[in-house]
Amino acid sequence: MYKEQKFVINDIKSFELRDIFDCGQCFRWNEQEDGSYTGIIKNGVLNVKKEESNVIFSGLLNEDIEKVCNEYFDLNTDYELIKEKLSTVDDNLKKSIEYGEGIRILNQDLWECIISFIISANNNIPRIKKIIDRISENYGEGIIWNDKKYYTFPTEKELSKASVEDLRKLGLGFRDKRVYTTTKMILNKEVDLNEIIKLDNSNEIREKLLSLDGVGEKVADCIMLFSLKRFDVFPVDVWVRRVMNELYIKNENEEKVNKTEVRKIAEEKFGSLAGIAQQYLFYYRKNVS
DNA sequence: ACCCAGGGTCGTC
DNA sequence: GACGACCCTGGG
Repeated sequence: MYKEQKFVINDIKSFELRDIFDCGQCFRWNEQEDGSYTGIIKNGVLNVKKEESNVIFSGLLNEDIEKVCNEYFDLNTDYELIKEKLSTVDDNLKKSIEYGEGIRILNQDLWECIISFIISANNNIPRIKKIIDRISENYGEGIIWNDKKYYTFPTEKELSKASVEDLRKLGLGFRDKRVYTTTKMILNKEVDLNEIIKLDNSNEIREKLLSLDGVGEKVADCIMLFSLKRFDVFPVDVWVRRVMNELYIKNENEEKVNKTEVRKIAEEKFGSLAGIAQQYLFYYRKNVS
């Protein structure tokens, strides 16, 4: 089952812990006293530490750590090349990239990503993290590693044991029904996640995701970007709309800025890398300006 | 005490 | 296609 494992990469580029884990794409990674980050992923508990230009992965995992990390951290994608291409778009993006130069788009578990981003609706990141932790503590599986107890994110079967009222007690608010319904839809394969993963056509995937309760345009885009490697999709939330308006649209009334217009500009400027550009812009705008 | 906003979506008109 | 409602929490 779970095995204690370790994996080291020397001289890594485009890999900064804070940029990766605090840029808003994931909710289950926490910084430790020594500056490393520990997270719970589908395959177990993982700690990532950076020493100079070397990265040390260690953890208690149910699959080969090298395989897991290669996939989860998107290690086969050349981010140096991506940054080079995007930096030529304009100085705005170039500045954002310099700030978040160590960002990588994680390849997260589809099921967990769907539920996490349903919870993200009209919510803030600290609260989203707390809710997901409580869901895991109550319905996930406990794993002990280095004398600490961690909880995996529950499977659809495990989470289906929660009633709407149970979810409300965990602080989900009005999202309780959405999580409940979507869990049932996925469990009974009304929407089959294994089928979605195999699909080639992004529009077909989007259509299926949108049929889930609580999944609208923005959440569907996040799911496609953060767990299905669709780097061309451009999720537009309040922060992205804000930064895109400030940089390109310059409408006095930010709230009047049309999301369709934002997406169109993103597609024109950033093309097939729009999703990654979005992450640099989001991270920079939220933390700096 | 009160108001506002937060990685939006849904139902209704 | 626009509009308000929606749980909850932290910060002004």
